[in-house]
Amino acid sequence: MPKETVPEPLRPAHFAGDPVEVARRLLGGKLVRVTPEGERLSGRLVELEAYDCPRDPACTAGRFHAARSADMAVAPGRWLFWTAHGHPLLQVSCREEGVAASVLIRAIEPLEGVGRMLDYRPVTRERDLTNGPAKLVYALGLNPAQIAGTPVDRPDLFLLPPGAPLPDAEVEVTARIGIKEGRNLPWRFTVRGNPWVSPAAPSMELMP
DNA sequence: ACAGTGATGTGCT
DNA sequence: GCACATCACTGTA
Repeated sequence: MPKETVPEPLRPAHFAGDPVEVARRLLGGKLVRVTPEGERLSGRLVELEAYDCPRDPACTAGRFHAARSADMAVAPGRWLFWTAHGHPLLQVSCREEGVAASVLIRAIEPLEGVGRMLDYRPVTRERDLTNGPAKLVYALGLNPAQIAGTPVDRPDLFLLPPGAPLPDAEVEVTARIGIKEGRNLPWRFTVRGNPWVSPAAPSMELMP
């Protein structure tokens, strides 16, 4: 019997390229968080978006958010938190140092430690636990101040690639959510038909 | 100093 | 489906 291969946590170098391609490859993978008590919380990556500031009208960091742009322009493969409406959104920096680009984790399907997640973020309907970019940050109990800027292969917070690349048929490619500019860019990747993707999807279709 | 905007979440009708 | 809380940041003064 061949030993079952346990996927290795993704290293920072994995994120050195185009965030659109990185997001596509990452879909179907896993986000894992280990609490200080040693409990493992995890979820399947079912909704990701790419932000590529130099050529991206939706990326405000590239246009005027100088400070935030600098935050995002760190070396590849670092955890980042974009702030929107007062909420922290989890991202991974992409491309080389000096260029602001990232992958945004918008939703996960809870796998391990659901009870603990409900402690961190009580909800009436379990469906609402992690189906939004800030929701999953709260549900995993992440502390942005402690994590921002650190490499993605932390012992207590890391990413696993999908066992096998997700076939195109299972991937839905649409416009990104919650933006006005750049609606024509197909940079949002979701697992087709997965019930855990964010409900706040005004248009599932590309707007010209 | 102040009004407006946005990569959101929550609660209520 | 709709209003509102919320806050970093921008444009204007």
